[in-house]
Amino acid sequence: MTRAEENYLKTIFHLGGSSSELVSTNAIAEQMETKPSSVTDMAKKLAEKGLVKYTKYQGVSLSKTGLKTALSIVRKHRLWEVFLVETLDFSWDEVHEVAEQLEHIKSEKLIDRIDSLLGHPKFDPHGDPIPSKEGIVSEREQHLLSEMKSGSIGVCVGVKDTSSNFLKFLDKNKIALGDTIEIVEIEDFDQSLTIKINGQMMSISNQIANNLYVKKQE
Amino acid sequence: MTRAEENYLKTIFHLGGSSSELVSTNAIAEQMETKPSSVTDMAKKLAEKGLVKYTKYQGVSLSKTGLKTALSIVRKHRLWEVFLVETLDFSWDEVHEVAEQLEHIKSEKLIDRIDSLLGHPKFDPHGDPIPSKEGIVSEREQHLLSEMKSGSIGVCVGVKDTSSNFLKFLDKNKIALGDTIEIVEIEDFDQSLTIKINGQMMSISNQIANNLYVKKQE
DNA sequence: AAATTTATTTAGACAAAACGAAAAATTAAT
DNA sequence: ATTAATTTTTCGTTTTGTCTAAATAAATTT
Repeated sequence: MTRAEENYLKTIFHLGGSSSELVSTNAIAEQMETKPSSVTDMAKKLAEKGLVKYTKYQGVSLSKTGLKTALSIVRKHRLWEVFLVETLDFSWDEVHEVAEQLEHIKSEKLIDRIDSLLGHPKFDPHGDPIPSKEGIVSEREQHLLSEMKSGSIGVCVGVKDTSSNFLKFLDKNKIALGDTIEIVEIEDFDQSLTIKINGQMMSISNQIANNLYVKKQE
Repeated sequence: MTRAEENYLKTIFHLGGSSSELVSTNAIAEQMETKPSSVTDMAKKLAEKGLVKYTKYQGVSLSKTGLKTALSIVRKHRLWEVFLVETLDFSWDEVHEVAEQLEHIKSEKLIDRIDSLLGHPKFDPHGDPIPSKEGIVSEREQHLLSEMKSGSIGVCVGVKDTSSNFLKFLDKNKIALGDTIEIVEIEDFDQSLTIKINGQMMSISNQIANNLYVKKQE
């Protein structure tokens, strides 16, 4: 399994080709910042190897083995992210790029040991679930902050937008994983929210709230 | 800098092309388990990039920048080896293969953090010195056990032969880094040694002693 | 339903890295 | 000093992954 193949499988997974859903070559190309023609080439190759189902002009979806492989890469990526944050004190916005490389290291033992060093974490620093060794992904019982009602309370467990910009914004405003957030008021006019976090009141735009995952607290 | 280029530079370094010494294409090919013709190709490419000095039919040696690059790879390799042994409980003979992959991860910050997590170690699990960030390699003040006199005492600090076989032998006989070894007697007949280690007497062949580095104790 | 736009594939080409066979240079042997 | 043996290079080819330009299919508009 080459690095390129692994990256394609991972991207197809992220674009929803987990099972029946078809992912278009264009979508893959855009996500990977490559050309559609290159994607077509790789789609054929992966189909040849039985890792994806590919129908001309329709799109691709992962096969059973393809899904298994994709999950193992996602597992590695997310475990490495936890490692970087927990053990090496990286910040949210720095981990992705490095994990992108580390996820391709080939050693069962290595990732198993990292997993136990970290105490078998279930979620990565962005709140995304870490697939188990057997390929089981725990569901996130979480909601976007923007979908919650006024007066409700939640704990920050992840982000939807993982861009460096957004993560830096959160850092700057001292919003971190595990923080408790109470929605004090929702402005009718622009859906901006007044929230109470770390004992402090602040106002955030709906756009921000729409990218923050919280776990409902009762 | 591609993975292949990095591997060539590392190999040239290990074969002694640190400065003036010339390394033959054949030697490189043998070490890397590839063909001499491939080495010639790469030698040209590296020379083109100013990383080695290459004279046809003579051999290659590292340039100043080539040496710097090689040292940074060796540094990463050896730091990762320490990490695997110290933090993840790998054994001597398992680390090389994985470190071979990890050494190519591109992130200054990552290797710096690993370095401080480990407390800036000076030697890897095989006793080989870890080059500093600035490319300075500490000398090993160590001797082969086979070169020491009867009655002398030393601390085991490394191995010459790093083959899996040898390292497994050491494990099995409970000889580990940091153990104190006293030479009780050297047999005239076959130069085999009787040593005292961990309070226990044992006999080892000269071949074994010739692959064990110790640091003289007084 | 025909025309146009958009998406996708085909085909040919390229760069990186490697290999084998044959040529050229170097070294060793007689 | 030739010849023989060895080492090293050259050259043509392969594989992997990518690209561009052109062709084809699908989706949208009119």
